[in-house]
Amino acid sequence: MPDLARNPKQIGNLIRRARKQRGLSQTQLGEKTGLRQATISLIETGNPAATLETILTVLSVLDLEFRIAPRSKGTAADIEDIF
Amino acid sequence: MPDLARNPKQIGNLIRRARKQRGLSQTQLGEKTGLRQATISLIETGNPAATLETILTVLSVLDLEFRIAPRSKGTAADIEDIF
DNA sequence: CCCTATTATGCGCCAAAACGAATAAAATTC
DNA sequence: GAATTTTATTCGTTTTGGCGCATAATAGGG
Repeated sequence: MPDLARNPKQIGNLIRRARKQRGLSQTQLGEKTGLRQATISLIETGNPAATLETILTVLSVLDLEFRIAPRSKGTAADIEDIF
Repeated sequence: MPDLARNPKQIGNLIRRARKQRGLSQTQLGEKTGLRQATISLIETGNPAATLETILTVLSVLDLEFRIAPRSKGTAADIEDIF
């Protein structure tokens, strides 16, 4: 079930959650993606100027992917996703 | 129905399609998003280093949004999406 | 508590995004 | 096929990502 990802913070939070679910540290995820631990940290804290490529790489390594869909109305479940 | 967006080219193509569906030129989309026409052009042609913020802005103006989902197996429908 | 693993920050560097402004190239329209 | 709209590309500038490297700051575990 796809999670809403409307802004960099939401994306960062989802990535962080997925990383932890997989039992990875930022350093380990960095190794798998070829990115610095510092870069992972920036992404997870919601850096809005992160590069598309970088985000896609991280998602890929976490076995996730983006989907593009018509903007949905804010459901209760969506609101949870803010933090 | 969410479209797969695994790489910058797919994202660019989806954005282009959505823009045209709404009868907008790159210039008009640029005005609505506060981005240059040249920037829209780059995005649509799949610039991998585009900024997260920029992409999210464009999606938002087109009434679209990202979702993050577990990577799906490549279905026939997904393959269509390559172009 | 202390020690250690983890995450957040800092500095200098290089490459490139996005900007304004302009123009070239391509596609539409008449 | 000329005129016009649309899209791609260029130049110079400012800003910032991600890099290596290093170090704070903050959990967590024993």
